[in-house]
Amino acid sequence: MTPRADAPKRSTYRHGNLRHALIEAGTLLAREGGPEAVVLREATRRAGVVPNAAYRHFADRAALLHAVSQAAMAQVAVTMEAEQARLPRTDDPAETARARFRAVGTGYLRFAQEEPGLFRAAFHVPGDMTSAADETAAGGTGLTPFELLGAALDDLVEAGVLPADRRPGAEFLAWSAVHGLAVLLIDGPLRGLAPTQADDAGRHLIDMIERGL
Amino acid sequence: MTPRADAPKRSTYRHGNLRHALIEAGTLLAREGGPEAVVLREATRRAGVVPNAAYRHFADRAALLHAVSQAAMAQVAVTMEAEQARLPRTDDPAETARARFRAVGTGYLRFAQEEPGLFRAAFHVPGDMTSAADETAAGGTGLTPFELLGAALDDLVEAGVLPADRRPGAEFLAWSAVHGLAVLLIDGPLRGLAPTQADDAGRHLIDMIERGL
DNA sequence: TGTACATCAGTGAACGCGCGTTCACTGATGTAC
DNA sequence: TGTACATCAGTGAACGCGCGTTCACTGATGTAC
Repeated sequence: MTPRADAPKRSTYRHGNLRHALIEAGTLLAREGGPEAVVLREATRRAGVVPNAAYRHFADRAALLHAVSQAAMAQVAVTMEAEQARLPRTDDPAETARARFRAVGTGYLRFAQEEPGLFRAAFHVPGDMTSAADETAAGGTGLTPFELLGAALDDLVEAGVLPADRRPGAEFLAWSAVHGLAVLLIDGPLRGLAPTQADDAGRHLIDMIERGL
Repeated sequence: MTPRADAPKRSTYRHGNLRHALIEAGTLLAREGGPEAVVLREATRRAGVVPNAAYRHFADRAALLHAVSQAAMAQVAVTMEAEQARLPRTDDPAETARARFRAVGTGYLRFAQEEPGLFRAAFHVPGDMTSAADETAAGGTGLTPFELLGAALDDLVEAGVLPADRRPGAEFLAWSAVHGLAVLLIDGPLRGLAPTQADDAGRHLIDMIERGL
C-alpha cells in the first residue's frame, strides 16, 4: 500500500507532476520489458505514490500504456530526425533526397535495435499512426515517423529519383520492408545479430527498397 | 478443480492422448487470442482435465506454448505449399520459378490475414526457425517456411532470374519485407484493410522485392 | 491582508481474479511370472 | 490362463502471487470575499 522505500521521497503532499512521472516510469518499464511490462502498480511504485493515485491522471492501465506508446513513437521520430541531421550537405538534390530517404530507414532500424522494448511499445496496438498527426507522437520537427517517411518519398519524387506514378502507396511498401527487418532483428531469427551485421542487413534491405520502388 | 461441465466427457480414467488434446486446445486459444491467450489452465479445461494434469506432458506453460507455436509454424508451411500447389503448370522455367517464389510470399501473407492469432503465436519468441529443420514446424513436404523460401530463391537462381551473387542473404531481405507487411496488416496501421486491398498491397510488395533483389 | 471554503491530488484499506505450480493421492493399465 | 505388481496418467486440494480497480477518506492548495 505504501510507496516503495527507495522511491524519491516527497516532502510535499502533492506530487507536482504525477502524470508526467507516471509516463516516465512507464517508459522506463517499457524500455526494460516492452509494453507488457508497463504495469500500473509498478509505475506508481516508482513514482513514489500509492497505486490508485494513478487514477487521478489515467482512466485505466490502457490509458497509461497508450501515453507511453505515444512517447515511444515520438522518440522514434526523434531518432529518424537525428539520423537525417547528421547527413553531410550535398549540392545534388537527387543525392540529398536519396540520403534523406535512407536516413529514415536507418534511423528506424537503429531505434529498434537500441531500444527494442520501446520500439515494441510504440507499435503496441497503435492508434493508427497513419492518420492525422498526433502531437504526442511527433519528434522535434512536429512530424510523426510516418509523416517523415512520406516527406522523404515526396522529396524523392520531386528530385526526379522516384517516378510520380510509383509514389502512391510507396510508404507502405518501404515501411513494411524496414519494419519487418526491425521485427526479425528484435525477436525473430535475426535477433542477436551483431550490430555491424545488422547494419549491413539494413543497408542491403534499403538498397532493395530503392531499387524495387 | 473439476474440469468444465461442457468439456467432452470421458468414460475412461485415462484421457488417451492428452498431450495432443492440449496442443489442440492451445492452438485454438492461440487462434482466438494469440500467444498470450494460450493459458495452461484454460487448455486443460477444454481438454476436460484437471489443471495439473498438463504437467504429465509439459514441463510448464512455456513448453506447451512452444509446442503450439511449432504447430502454427507447420500450418504456415502448409499454406505456402498449398499456394504453390494451385499454380498452373508452365514450360518456362523462369516463369515457374518466379511464380513459386511469389507463392511463398502470398501464402505467408494469406496465412497472416486469415489466422492472425496463430501467425503471432508462430513467431512468438521462436526457437530460431532459421536453423536445422524442426520436424514439428514443417509442412507436408517436410520443409519449414524458411526452407521453402530458401528453395524458391535457389530455383530463381537456377532459372537464371536471380543473379547468383545476389543470392546470399536474400532470404532475409525477402522475408523482412513480407513479414513486415504481415505485421502491419495484423496489428499495425494497415489492420482492417479489406482483403482485396491487402492482396493488392501484397502483390505490390512482392513486385518490389522481385525488382529489388 | 486575512479568512472561509471549494477543489481535487494523493492515501489507506480492501476486493476478487485467474493464474502457474506443488503436493500427496488414486485408479487403470499392461507386463512378468 | 491367471494373478501380483510396477508404472504412471489423471485427481483433489491448496499455495502464493501480483495484478487492476473501487471505496470512502484526508490533507494541501488557491481563490473569492
